[in-house]
Amino acid sequence: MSEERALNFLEEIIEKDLSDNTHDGTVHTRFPPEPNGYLHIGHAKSICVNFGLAQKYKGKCNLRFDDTNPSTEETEFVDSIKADIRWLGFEWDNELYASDYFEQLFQYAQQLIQKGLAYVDDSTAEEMAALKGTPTTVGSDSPFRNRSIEENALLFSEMRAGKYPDGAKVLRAKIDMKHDNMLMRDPVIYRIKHAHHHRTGNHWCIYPMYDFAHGQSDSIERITHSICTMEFIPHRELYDWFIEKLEIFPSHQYEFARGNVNYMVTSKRRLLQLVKENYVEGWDDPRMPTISGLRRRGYTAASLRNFWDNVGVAKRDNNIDINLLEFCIREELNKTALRRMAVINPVKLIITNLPDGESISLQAENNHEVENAGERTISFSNTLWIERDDFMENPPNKYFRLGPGLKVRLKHAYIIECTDFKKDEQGTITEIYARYFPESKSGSDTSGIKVKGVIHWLDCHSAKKAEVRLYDKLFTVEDPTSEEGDFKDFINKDSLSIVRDAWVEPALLEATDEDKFQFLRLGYFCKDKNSTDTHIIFNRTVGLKDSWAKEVKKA
RNA sequence: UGCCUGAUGGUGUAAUGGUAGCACAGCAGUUUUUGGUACUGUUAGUCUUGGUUCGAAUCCAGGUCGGGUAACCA
Repeated sequence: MSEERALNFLEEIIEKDLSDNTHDGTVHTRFPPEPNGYLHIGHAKSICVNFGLAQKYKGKCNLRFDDTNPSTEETEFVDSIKADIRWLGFEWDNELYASDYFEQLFQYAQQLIQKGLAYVDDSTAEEMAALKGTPTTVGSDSPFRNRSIEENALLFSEMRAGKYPDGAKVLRAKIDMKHDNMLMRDPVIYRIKHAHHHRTGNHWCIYPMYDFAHGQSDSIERITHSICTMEFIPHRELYDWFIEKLEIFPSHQYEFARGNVNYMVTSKRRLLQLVKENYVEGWDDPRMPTISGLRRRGYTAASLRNFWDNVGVAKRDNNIDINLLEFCIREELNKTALRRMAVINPVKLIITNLPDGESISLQAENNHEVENAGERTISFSNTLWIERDDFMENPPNKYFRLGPGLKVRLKHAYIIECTDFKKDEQGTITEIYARYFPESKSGSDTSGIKVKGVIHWLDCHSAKKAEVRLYDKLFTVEDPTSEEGDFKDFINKDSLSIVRDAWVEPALLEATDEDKFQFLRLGYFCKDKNSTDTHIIFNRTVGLKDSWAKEVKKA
């Protein structure tokens, strides 16, 4: 059973470094979000990788906010990011901010200037773009490229002092305008932004660019393995260049493929659109791929961790089947969720051989998968709710539920036999009649009657009203962003269906926000945060596998 | 068009020159007081063309296809 799991390529790198004693046998990673949005399932992968690696190799993992752009970043996001990471089950060793290093970074820039490796450029963004060249044509030098060290030093300090307006000047690294790697063509490393920063306030009016902040921050924190996604590969050359020229701790960047899940979009821009244009009801809408959305939907932290563990870490593009995610949550909830009964599309069932007013108490297991999950008492009477789907006037051959003359077991209760039913003018079934077999009581059945079907039910006298929200995929196609046209054209109109008049067991009124339930035969559910004392709402996390539905579909 | 990357069943991921395996999905069956769960069986894969080698998914060369890359974003 102790099957050895193969190492992924990052683990191989780390184990080699460990055995070579590259960093005195230490591992130090970091998770570096920009606080300008909510975390989503893709970030969860990065979190699992970075914190997970630190955990596995008894190292450390920092949480570092990459807050070098004051115009987009907010404290609100800092808080939500921290909450999401903790909820996922990880704790950082240090909570840090790139903005903590602004003074140090400024000095690094001065050092570059002194070494003749950086210069102040007065060109406009357009002029700079024009001189940058294209991937196939080399760039050419800016007219400001050969300013003296003294002039550059003075200008840069004046930039800091606030002498110039936004956009008037930038500081650039002096590398090579003919470099194959566009990022090495004298990248901008500081820009002027007279903007309020969420942490440093108005102390600064110049801010470092990502490339001039990230690697150095890693270095300052002595990050041994700076792990990011594949699109940063071209940045590595610059990352290494700064570290080499500044002669600072040699952190190394390693890249893995970010995880894409089909039927989901995770770009910040698109997620923002969904929220802003009210396609969903907020960042934590249960249909959103955000951590907060998944949490509200009923996904557990463990299921998300298992999901990414299952997927693995590699470098090739991927498109993970959402079925795997659903498998992971079902697998967990099957073992942990309390079983309850609910009827979401009710029709009345009358037991004809039980007198009015008689109530029978029955015991029902909370979860037969678990040894000590206990039991609860439920009531049974002559007026019940059952699921409309569980009755057919003209059932096909392999239909194991109720129909005229058919027998079925009511879960935890008795076997019944359908004797009659009533329809209204529209042909809708209004009532179903059945007799029950008293000697077929669940757990002490002496009737000798064998039935193939078991259905769930609720006693009309004790059932409570509840709202139930059923979710489906947010999109109708696997990858809405690769389709012709706008991704919003592929939004699933039926991604949410609200059932306002569902019935649930009275025990469910005591549900807490953390409780997970399996509504028998319907799926896994959790209480929504918008529930009130008088109006309880349940979200369906995921349905049960339904081989009957498949059968029906085939026919 | 340059540079950087990558390519193993439908999907994800192993095999690190020596039997192509695991998980999800699919299909078939057994069990079952959830048409759930569990269990069993099963379909299906090395991008291509050469080369090296006793032996290649793995090494080499060419090609094909995918992704990234030209923000004072990260």
